[in-house]
Amino acid sequence: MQEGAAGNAGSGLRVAQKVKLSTIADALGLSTATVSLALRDSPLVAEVTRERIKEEARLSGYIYNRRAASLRTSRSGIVGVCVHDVMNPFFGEILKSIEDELDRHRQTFILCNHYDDLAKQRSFVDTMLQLGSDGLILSPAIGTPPADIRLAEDNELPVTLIARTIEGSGVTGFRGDDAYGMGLAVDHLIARGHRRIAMIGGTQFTSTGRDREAGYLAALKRGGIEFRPQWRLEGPRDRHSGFDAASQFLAIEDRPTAIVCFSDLVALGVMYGLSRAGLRPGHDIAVTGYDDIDEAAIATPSLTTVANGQSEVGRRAAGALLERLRGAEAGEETILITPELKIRQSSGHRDFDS
Amino acid sequence: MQEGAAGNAGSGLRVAQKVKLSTIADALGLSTATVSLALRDSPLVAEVTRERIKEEARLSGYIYNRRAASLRTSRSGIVGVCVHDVMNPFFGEILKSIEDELDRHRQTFILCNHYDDLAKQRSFVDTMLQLGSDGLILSPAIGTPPADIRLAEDNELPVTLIARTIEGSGVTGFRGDDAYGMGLAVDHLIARGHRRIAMIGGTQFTSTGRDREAGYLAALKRGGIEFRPQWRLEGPRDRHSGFDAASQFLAIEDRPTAIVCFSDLVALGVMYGLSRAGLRPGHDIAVTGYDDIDEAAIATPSLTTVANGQSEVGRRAAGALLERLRGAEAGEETILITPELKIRQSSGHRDFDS
DNA sequence: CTGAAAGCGCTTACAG
DNA sequence: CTGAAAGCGCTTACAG
Repeated sequence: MQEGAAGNAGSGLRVAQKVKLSTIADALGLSTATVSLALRDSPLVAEVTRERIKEEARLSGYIYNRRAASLRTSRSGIVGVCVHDVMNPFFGEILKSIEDELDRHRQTFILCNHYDDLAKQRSFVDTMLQLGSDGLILSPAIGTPPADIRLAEDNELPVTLIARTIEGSGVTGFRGDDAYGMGLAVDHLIARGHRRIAMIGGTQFTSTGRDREAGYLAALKRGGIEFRPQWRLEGPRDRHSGFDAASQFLAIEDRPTAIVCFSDLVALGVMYGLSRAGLRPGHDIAVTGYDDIDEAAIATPSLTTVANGQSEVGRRAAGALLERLRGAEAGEETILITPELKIRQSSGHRDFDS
Repeated sequence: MQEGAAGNAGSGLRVAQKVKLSTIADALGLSTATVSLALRDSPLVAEVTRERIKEEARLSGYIYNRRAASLRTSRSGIVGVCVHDVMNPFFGEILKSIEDELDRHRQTFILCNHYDDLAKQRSFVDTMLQLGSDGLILSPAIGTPPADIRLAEDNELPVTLIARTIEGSGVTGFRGDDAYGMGLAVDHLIARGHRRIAMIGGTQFTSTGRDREAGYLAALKRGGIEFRPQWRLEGPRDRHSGFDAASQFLAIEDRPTAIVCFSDLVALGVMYGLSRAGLRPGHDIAVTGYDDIDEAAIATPSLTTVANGQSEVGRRAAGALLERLRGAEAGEETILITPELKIRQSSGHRDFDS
């Protein structure tokens, strides 16, 4: 009969008969308008009234219904964040700074891994759309077409890209200057006397992978070194596959004396693999990483790497999105954060013979 | 004037004038009731009509408004998951299996780190309540009072606990049998001939910390070894603090020959620290971890550890919550998953002298 | 098989 | 400073 009539079970009730604005209003002999205003600290409501209302809300265990509010205002207070994998410390560190920034602006943030699965990413974007999310921070899955970004934008879901960017997406993106950064690592190894330098990890399918490889190739050329295809072991992007790649590396004929890795995770895996084979990274073979995750400094040997500005990427991406929520126009540029070389033990403490 | 009148801008419009059920209904000369039913595949709607409706929805770029639906049905399709830190692979692995399980049931899951900050956890629970979330999977922050759990439960937000449990919370929890598991590791070291065994990491403030310590102490006693307070280095719970603890360990007088660590992360950090000091873990000193995270098998030396059933914890916790969403009663028990010892290199390949 | 109407719990002009 | 009323976009009995 009265299916929805959860109803006002009386005035000062401390029980859970679903307290809503009207419950409080009734109890106090006020209107829901006044209660609504008071709870949001509107100066329109007299101080005394406001306090009475807040007190009653507290006592009655009132819970604000954000769905209802959001349906009315079309603001949800939600920002979606979707990356390849939050377990990867590289993303973890970016997320931490996004979280800080969003927290400060009282936005709820919803996290999602797409594992480079386009369908999973789409379903997340869809969910954000359906929830009326206020914005989306995305590190796009491999193969994301610009249309996927525009779908969101066209439906009033502002998007900011991080770590990876997409040609023609028409939205702002923040990432490190990967080509430059990888150049730094390779230059460093060349300066230490290496002439045969391998690169392990990364794929052609992300901007990150392409740019880091380009930086590697450019630096070799700069150093007057002719690249040999067998030096390039594509693929690995995590610790495990880095570990596996170590044995492939060891089988390369006229074996390189140094390895630049796609990421710290890959480098750490490679170092585990080399040690397993009885080689001492930083001694028998120079190894560099990329990202400067927390672990790089305590790894043994400590890892020479390229600091990639994760927290700056996160902070600025969140900042840019918040700007847009305040009505700013979408920028279309990709903003490159300048990376920095961190020299530690894994690249060797002395010159190598090559 | 007509602030909310986004309105039906005409029939077959492909433009973004906010398409809603009524837009589709108008375009097709049907009622919103029929459209709503059709879009959710109700057999009440004739096949042909259903197809026409779906086609129109697709063409017009209709986006389902979940807030509106959820306001009406008081089902949101959202499950919140809150843990100490998703970057910790231990939680990461649990989350992955929760994610799989929830995905299969088309529940959106919202992730949150509380970093053991009670206020942050509360604000997350609040958000879930306000969003009308369907359920909550929680690894409670240190010091969580049972009342915080009951607040959620009293407001129809079913809670399932993972990894850590809380006395008197009255809800189901899933975690490994920590005391038993730690006993396994210590027994193993004793069997290898160790008589002085330190324990690094963990705190009294979590059930996990207490139980693992209890397991350690019980196993020493079982082995006829008298515990010495200087063997117990409390505190470390991540890689970095494990690394730092290594030097404290080295300063212990009459130094132990073996270390059981609170977690793999701590053990991995300890091993980095020992190596840094020129000691070879698994050779000069035996080390064990706890959790059997992915990295344990590829670490060098590979890490002897206790498999803690992360994916089983995640899967069963999600399963139990889904059961409750289907109307099952809340259980009150804590379910212990039986852990398993994984013997690898770090505990030594031969007997030690003690 | 389809439609008219009420209602989920808020917020927002508008009046007073 | 406070209240009455409309409306956000759905879904759900109920009628036909």
